[in-house]
Amino acid sequence: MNIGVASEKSGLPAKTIRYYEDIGLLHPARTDNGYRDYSTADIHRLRFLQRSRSLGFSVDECRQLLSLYQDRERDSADVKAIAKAKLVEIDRKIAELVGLRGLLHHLVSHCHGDERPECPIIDELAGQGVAQ
Amino acid sequence: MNIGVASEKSGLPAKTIRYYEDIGLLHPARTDNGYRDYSTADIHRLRFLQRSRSLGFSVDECRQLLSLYQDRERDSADVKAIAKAKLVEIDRKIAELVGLRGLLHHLVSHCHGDERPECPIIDELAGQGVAQ
DNA sequence: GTTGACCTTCCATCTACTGGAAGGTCTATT
DNA sequence: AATAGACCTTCCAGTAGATGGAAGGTCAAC
Repeated sequence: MNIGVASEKSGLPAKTIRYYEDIGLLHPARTDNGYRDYSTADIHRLRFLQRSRSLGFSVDECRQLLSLYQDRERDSADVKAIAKAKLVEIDRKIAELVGLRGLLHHLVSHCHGDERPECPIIDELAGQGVAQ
Repeated sequence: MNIGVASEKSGLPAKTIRYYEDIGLLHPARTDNGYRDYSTADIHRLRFLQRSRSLGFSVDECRQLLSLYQDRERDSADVKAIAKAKLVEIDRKIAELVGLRGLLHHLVSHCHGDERPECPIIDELAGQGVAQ
């Protein structure tokens, strides 16, 4: 399978697939003309990467998950540990964004948004604000 | 004021302050020995940058906000527009993370997390899962 | 035989810094 | 006066995770 087909089947751009090969996440065969030749197993790996990346795992975490995926002797505990750590991280990010959202919303709702220069958003950013 | 003092007063690392100068966000004076010399106005700008960055604005948005901050003729509507766009972006990010969190939580809670290889997390990543 | 789609490598670019090397300057102490 | 240590300077490289583009090779169809 050429890279174009692999791209279509995995949902990853060809550029990204080459990049993943560069950083050692897969090693497709080559045909005589030098083109990359993807096996069905390669496609599985690519789809696995696409899914785990879109779930928010870093490329390095994907590397670990991929090796667990390919390890028939794996302990599910190892996978669970990575996923739980990611969950904690996501929770932290959500909390941070919700905090930001609250402050920003407060500022936006107190700004007239007209042609006058007075602006509580600028005041806050300048350290003259009321919020927080 | 030397960069060390500016760093302390603004809450930004010296490295970051030099970087902000590199990308044209401020232009401190220099003393005879070549050291950067920060005025009180520079410190205000740095604090403004520190606050707006920590509120989630990109450096480019900070550049816009900073020029509005320094523009006594500004329309508060311009500031509000930037802040509202950021609010929409933050809402989108939160929604995405909450979705991720739900799926990941579901997977984690269905994984035994023991020494057996069976793992619904891996199954999902491989496209064999039940979730979604 | 030539067009156009596809493939190759390599190099540059993006965001927002951060780390480190090599070297100049300032202040205090001996 | 010498020296130690803290501070400052510039410059270059690296981080994550791709993405864009140039220059050129290959393949299938007409």
